Amino acid sequence: MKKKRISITDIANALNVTPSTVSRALNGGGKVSEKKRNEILALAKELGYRPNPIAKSLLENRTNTIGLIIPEFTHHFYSRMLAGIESVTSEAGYQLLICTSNENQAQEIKSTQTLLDARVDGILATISKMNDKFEHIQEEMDSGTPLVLVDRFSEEIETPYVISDDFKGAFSAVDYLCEIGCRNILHIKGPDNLSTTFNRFMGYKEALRKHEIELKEELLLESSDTNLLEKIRFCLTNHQVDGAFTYSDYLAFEIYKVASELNIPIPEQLSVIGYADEPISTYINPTLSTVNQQPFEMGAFGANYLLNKINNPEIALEIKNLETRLVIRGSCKGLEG
Amino acid sequence: MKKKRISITDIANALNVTPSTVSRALNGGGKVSEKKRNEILALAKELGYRPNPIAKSLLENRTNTIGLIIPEFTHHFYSRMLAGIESVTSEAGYQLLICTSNENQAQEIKSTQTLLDARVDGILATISKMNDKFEHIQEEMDSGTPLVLVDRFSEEIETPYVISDDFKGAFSAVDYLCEIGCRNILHIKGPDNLSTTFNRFMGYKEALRKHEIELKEELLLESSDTNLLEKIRFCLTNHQVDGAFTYSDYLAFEIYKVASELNIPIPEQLSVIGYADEPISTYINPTLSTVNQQPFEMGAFGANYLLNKINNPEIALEIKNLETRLVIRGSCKGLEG
DNA sequence: GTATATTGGTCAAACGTTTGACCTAATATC
DNA sequence: GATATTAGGTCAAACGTTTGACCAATATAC
Repeated sequence: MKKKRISITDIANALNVTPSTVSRALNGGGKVSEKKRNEILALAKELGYRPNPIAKSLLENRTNTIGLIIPEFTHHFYSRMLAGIESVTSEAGYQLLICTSNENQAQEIKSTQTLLDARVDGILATISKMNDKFEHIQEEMDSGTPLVLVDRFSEEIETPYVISDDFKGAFSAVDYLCEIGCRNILHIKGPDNLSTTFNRFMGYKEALRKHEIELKEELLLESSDTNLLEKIRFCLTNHQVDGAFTYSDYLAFEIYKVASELNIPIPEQLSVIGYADEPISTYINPTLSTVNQQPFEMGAFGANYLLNKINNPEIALEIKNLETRLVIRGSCKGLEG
Repeated sequence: MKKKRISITDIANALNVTPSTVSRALNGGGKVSEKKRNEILALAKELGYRPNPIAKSLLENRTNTIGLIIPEFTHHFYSRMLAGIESVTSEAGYQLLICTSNENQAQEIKSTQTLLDARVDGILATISKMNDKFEHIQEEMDSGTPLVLVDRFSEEIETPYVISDDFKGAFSAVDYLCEIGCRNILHIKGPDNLSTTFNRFMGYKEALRKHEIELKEELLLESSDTNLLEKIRFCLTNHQVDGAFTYSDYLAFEIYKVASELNIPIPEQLSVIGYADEPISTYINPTLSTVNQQPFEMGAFGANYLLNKINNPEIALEIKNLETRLVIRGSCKGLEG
């Protein structure tokens, strides 16, 4: 059984003063003599008094809690983001209430409700992949609870965002491939209807344009393609592919597989760049070049942003595009060609 | 600004009844006519009434919240465990309050205090690697808040545990290596003073004993060894090592590195088994055999255990040893070999 | 010596909810 | 027709804390 914790009233009774006096002694609101103050402080310490935040919450209509909804925990990207968030919130003295959507909108809706019910002071969320309903978000915003969305963007929701600059990230990768001499650069796109998929593709296109390389439809694949491996094989065999840029690191590994099968050496004949900088990238052989999205910083930035918004509701609606970092490893030829 | 949510009193005033009546109408405590009940329910729905759990918590001295302390988020093991925990708690209608210790005991102590202050109904924790103080845990237990420890065990703390059966897990791995004919099996131990390190080593020893293989000191390394790579190299060169069992998958990859350097083919000349089944194991070449600890199930089991303990404080103190699963992949010869 | 300010407190309301005790009017029992 | 029961409610306390309003006693100003 949870023991009854000692309360301000207990202390007050023990010393024959009123709870108000004890409260003021503890919080320094004046109106209490030095002598009484010391008595009270001493007894509070002796009894191990700890204020009850529940009571305070009820009174102040704030919980010092922020709610988090993420699609899942197991992707390295989200764990790192979570770590970034936690570092900021714990530093600021906020609690973190966590829900997951499992990329499932029904669960996302339920989580939103749960967090609103819990009276969190603000919500940090990454919307799930499958999204076609937005009423719950609208309800969230109507409630006056600050909302900051991270990682994924949706035209339908007008609220502050903290996202990674996918366009520039992809551009820097493909630009690098061009610089080292690649001319037939394969791209594997991500899932449909994600802003990230679109933006990375646009970055790819823009880099080709810059280097005056024609975009070839036959070098475009999609992660959802049935028989993706076979399509990669066809591509590598017939189109003199000398570079590849993929939506994710895992898709890059699919290219590794096919290349090894076809005895195409990486990076000598084929330079590969993935996306996300999964830790595995440094263990695979050859180590994978990739675009690091700095998820920790993203989470930290988002959390800071939200805390600001909580304490200053008039803060401007902003879409913050965070810089990425191109990480070149063994899967790419060097710059000298 | 967070909007004032509508309360039971608001409804009561609007309908000229007392809050008690509204409460009873909503919670079905009788004492309210069908007609009034319907009126109240209708208005509550129309106004979007949602009960305030803060007020309820204050009254009932329970928060429907459980606190979690984990060493870090980014290890796959902990993310999976977290996912398991979340699946159970959310299903049971409990909130999850998350803290991290960063493997740092000072922070662990602070987190414990934070969670107790928040009046969580129970705590689920993995103690940090560096632990020599236990007062905070004692204080936790004295508070009457149920505590369940997961993953790591300590002699000093008497409380329910949910841990993975490291002994059996290691035994099954080394037993397998013996079965396929390995006779000189290298073992790389984990960090000192972790129960897992000890138990996996004991499993290794027991398997050797079963197969009447002598334990050779020169085949034992430690993850903390300076110049570990060099020591592995020495071992592989001079001791006809034909099998390796490591405390973690990452240590197994170190063996991969050295083996590739020395042109020792895996699995033809050297069979390797790691521990933890990190996702990377299936991407590396050859794919890594490993011991899966079923972290999701572990988290789920721990959460269930804690919820039981919350609702029935008299539950027996138990140390639950969860089964592991040996996963054989490309890094081991087959059984016929 | 009167008016004013200061010190050190108390009182009560408020936050939103639940719940046991109480009340009243109608109905049932004999 | 007197009494007991019941249905349908109200009242007030309780959870722990904060805070504005109030009050008495003392100190200060002139």
